[in-house]
Amino acid sequence: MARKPDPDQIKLDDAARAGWLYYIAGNTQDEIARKLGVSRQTAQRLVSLAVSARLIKVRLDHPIGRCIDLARQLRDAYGLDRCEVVPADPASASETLGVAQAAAAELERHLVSPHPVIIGMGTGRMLRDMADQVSPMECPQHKLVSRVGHIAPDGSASQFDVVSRIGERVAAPHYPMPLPVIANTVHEKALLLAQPTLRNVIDLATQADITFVGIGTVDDHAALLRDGFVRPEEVRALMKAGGVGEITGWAYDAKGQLIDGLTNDRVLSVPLDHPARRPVTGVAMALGRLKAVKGAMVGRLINGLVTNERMAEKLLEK
Amino acid sequence: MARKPDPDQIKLDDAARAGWLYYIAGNTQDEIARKLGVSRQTAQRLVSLAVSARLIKVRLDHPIGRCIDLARQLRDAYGLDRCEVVPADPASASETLGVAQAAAAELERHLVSPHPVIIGMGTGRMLRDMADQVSPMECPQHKLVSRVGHIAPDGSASQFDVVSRIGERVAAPHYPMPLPVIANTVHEKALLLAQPTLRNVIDLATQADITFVGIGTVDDHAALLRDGFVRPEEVRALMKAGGVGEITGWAYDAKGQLIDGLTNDRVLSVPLDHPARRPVTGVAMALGRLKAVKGAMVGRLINGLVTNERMAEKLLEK
DNA sequence: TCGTTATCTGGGCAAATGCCCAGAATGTAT
DNA sequence: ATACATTCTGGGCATTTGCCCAGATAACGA
Repeated sequence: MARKPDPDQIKLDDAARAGWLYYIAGNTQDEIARKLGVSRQTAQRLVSLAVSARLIKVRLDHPIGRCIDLARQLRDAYGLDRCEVVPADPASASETLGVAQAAAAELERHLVSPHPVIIGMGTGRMLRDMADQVSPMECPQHKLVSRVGHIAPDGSASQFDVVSRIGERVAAPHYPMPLPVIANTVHEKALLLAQPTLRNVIDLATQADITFVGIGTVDDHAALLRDGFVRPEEVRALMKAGGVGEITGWAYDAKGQLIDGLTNDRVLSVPLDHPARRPVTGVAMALGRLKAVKGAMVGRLINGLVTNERMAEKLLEK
Repeated sequence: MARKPDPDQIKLDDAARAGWLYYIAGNTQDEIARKLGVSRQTAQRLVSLAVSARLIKVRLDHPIGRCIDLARQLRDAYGLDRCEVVPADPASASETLGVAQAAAAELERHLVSPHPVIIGMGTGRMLRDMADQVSPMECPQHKLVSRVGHIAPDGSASQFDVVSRIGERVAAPHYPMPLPVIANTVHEKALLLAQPTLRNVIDLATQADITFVGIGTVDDHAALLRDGFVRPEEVRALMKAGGVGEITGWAYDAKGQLIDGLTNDRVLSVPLDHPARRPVTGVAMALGRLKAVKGAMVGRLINGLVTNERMAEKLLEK
């Protein structure tokens, strides 16, 4: 029962204490330094550590009229079941700011339920940032399951194993998919999917009570391209076939119809339900994804959306 | 459907937006001023309004080792079912700082449940500050019921109508108790309690799934004295009879046994269950309440406690 | 034991913040 | 229309913060 005085733990403890004194008790960093018996510089580092280690959570607890309004309009215009719009920072270059937090809050609403829930997950930068915003908690009653592989083309585990990130944070059983996103050949796809251990993961994913997915583009900046899952000529072929977006690797056109053939023949992710009959929430805010998001909603590949004001306005134009 | 542009609402909207840009997007106040098209001073006022209007919620999401430890020790030492300890700011004069927030968070954990819950409430400054920390939400499924009256001796509604404060904030049905805390005579008590409409409130209170109460002292600084419910000589009589604390007006001694007679004959609050068989959480941090808190735990008038480090240490001494 | 590395201290400084003021602009009551 | 109150502006200033530095100190590995 004797506990090791883990130096990292102690430091985080101090950071938490400093953060508490700063943000809750309203102390100045000078006062904190005195109370904790350290220099002001150390105190300032502790406070900023508390923020960067996400010990301190700041959230906005007020419905901004314009955002509520845009969300309602989006729901009506696209027949969404769920929609949340957060403010936009016109100057920020971030592609996830605010939306990742809102999606995390939405996820937490499910996690706090005592009733067991199966939560499906896509991948990508947005969902990874969302994962980092989820509060640590204890929810062994839920299951987190990935719809998509997280193995990079070189065989390494990619940094986008969202399900494991969240699963470890909230102490929930999680089912990652140890595959690449797209197989090299149709034959390889058949081989990989024949693994018996995958059966359970795929079954769980199709039974998910709620699923969160990122929404990718099909263009020169496609995440699939950047991460090396497809070659530039494959992206061009997809674009020629009308592709405007992808969800967990599945490419679709402006009407939200899946592209026939091409890379879709080799995608290893759990097939998309179209139209989605269970709740599937898309999370996206970068303007470059406009057509991709629109297509996903029109084809009802998603029936929920978390985005920001700017994207919401664009989605409602004309 | 045309909405009035309520100026207050617009201002809060702007405050929320400014708060978002400041705390979430990390803008400086200069940038916010430019983006919102106002002066920097106005921006700074909006940001501080967002804080003071509690639009911005900051919470610490990290278990500080020492606090966890103290909570565990308190649970063991006093046989508590629930205990939470928050950090203390040695310099702060506030009598609710931190503990009110923690109690609000605890309350919110019950409020987010989709399953209907009956929540009992005491009164006092601590619970009022706790009420102000509760996030606005929609929970019509729950019921909030007061165990104690909120009518001041002069007949005015006191500022401590905690149940209505929370009930309006979270859109839940609430049942305040339109009585003083203590009647002037035994006869008046019988008359007041005969009101048929009180029956339902009292029944609900005794059925509460969870109850939050403040813990008052019986001394020269007693809240009951300050608020004019008892006279100084009555307090002295209670002290002579061994009184160390009071919960919803019921005075008890160091062993947690209710005082016989005296003001307890005229208290209008719902009688305390002793030992408490349903969850009753006491909320207190001021060191002057040490004996009162100890008595409440020893006599098991409460079986849960929210307090801070300093009080926790005192409670564990010898 | 002696370097090497990481961390803390204390000084210092530019930027950001909180808050004061007087005056302008706006809305309100007479 | 005039006086009054409220709010915003823009200037200004003391405090606080974020971050740089060089030197001191502690921790670690050879």
